[in-house]
Amino acid sequence: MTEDKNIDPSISGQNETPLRAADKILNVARDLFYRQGIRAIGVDEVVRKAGVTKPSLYRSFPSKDELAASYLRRYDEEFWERFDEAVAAHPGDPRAQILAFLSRVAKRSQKPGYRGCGMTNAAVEYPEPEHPARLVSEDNKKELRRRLRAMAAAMGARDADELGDGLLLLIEGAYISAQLFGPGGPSQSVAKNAELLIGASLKG
Amino acid sequence: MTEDKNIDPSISGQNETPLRAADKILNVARDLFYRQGIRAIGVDEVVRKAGVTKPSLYRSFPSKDELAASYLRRYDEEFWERFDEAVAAHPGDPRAQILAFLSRVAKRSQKPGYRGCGMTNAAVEYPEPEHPARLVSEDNKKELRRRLRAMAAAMGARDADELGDGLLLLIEGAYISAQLFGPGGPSQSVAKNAELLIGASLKG
DNA sequence: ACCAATACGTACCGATCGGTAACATTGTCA
DNA sequence: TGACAATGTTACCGATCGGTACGTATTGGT
Repeated sequence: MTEDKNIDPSISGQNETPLRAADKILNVARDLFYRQGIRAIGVDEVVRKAGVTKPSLYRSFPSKDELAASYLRRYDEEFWERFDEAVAAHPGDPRAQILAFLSRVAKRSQKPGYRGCGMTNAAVEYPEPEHPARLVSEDNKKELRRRLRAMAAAMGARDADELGDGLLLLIEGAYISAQLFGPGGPSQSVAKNAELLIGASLKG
Repeated sequence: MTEDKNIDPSISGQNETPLRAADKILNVARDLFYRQGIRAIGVDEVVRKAGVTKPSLYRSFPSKDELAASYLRRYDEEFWERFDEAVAAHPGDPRAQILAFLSRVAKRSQKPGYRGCGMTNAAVEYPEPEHPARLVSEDNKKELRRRLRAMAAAMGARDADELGDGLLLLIEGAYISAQLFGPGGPSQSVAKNAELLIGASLKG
């Protein structure tokens, strides 16, 4: 594989103030871990692509596992930005909020190279209950479940917990099937299916 | 971790004819790969737990990647056994067939130590398009999608492909959220949600 | 009883894994 | 100018990775 050290300024910071080593490392780790998986990427590859040296990595991160956890904490922030963006687009209308979020997931899932949710993937890679990366993932998913159930309640679902969980199943299914099938896969219809499920779950 | 070499006769074959090395290896690989992930398990651990030696492994399997593919081919067989069992339980009633399959998935997903679908997990671990393990997984999922769409059509869905894909999303979501949340997670309601989705997707 | 084929074990390979020790260099601010 | 923090340089560590060369048991057939 050809290895240009880097071109992307979000990695090198060649515009304005140069990025600190820790930031370059985290930018590269985010990219590589997401696209190829955490276990598949060694620390040597991270530091090489970041244009830094291994001691720099271990000055900023106590271990590779903690670097993975840091990557996921950042992923978590970006996730909630996307989620809250969809929420803010439809104030007071949880049904429209969910559907907006899902249609954006569906859209992104059709792009080649889409690898689903970085946190879901990390949980698959690390089944050990105490792994730092897994703990970040589990927290994110618990919060997502909580919010989906609350939104289902606000919609007036007969069984809010059941609908919230159903929506979570559809979302996780979309993440996974996107990387299983690539563009044209089942995740493109996640919003339409959610719409049907919501319609069938409301009172009266 | 304590490492008794093995007790399970399905691994050692201490009943009747002793198992061949290749069978012991595949039994152990199936267990370890499923529970801890393929990348997490080295060939040394496989042969040690199988009570054989490394050359025995490489006489029967050309590489670790091919051993992983063999594990998944066996998983594939067992998967269709379970699927066809649910189908056979409700002849001519695709709706009941799906629901039977899903309620069994839901039930298994509540057991501690459940790790979802071995093939879904393998696809997450190996994003490279040509990896032998991934190819087995993709074939399985394509066939599953085909069958779900056909069953949706047989149910009389307005849009059979859409319903079939929706069911696939729910199934994959159940597999993943089972290992994210453990017992008590959203996958316990996969059958009920599928029931609602089917009801909302039928004609007239 | 013998032999060939099959099945298996001992010992080892280079490469890579995550991680570190010791020291040199740079840029910044006072 | 001097002190300090951040980073780079080089070389290394033991452990584990996937994989193999080569010799030894064991087995079934005649």
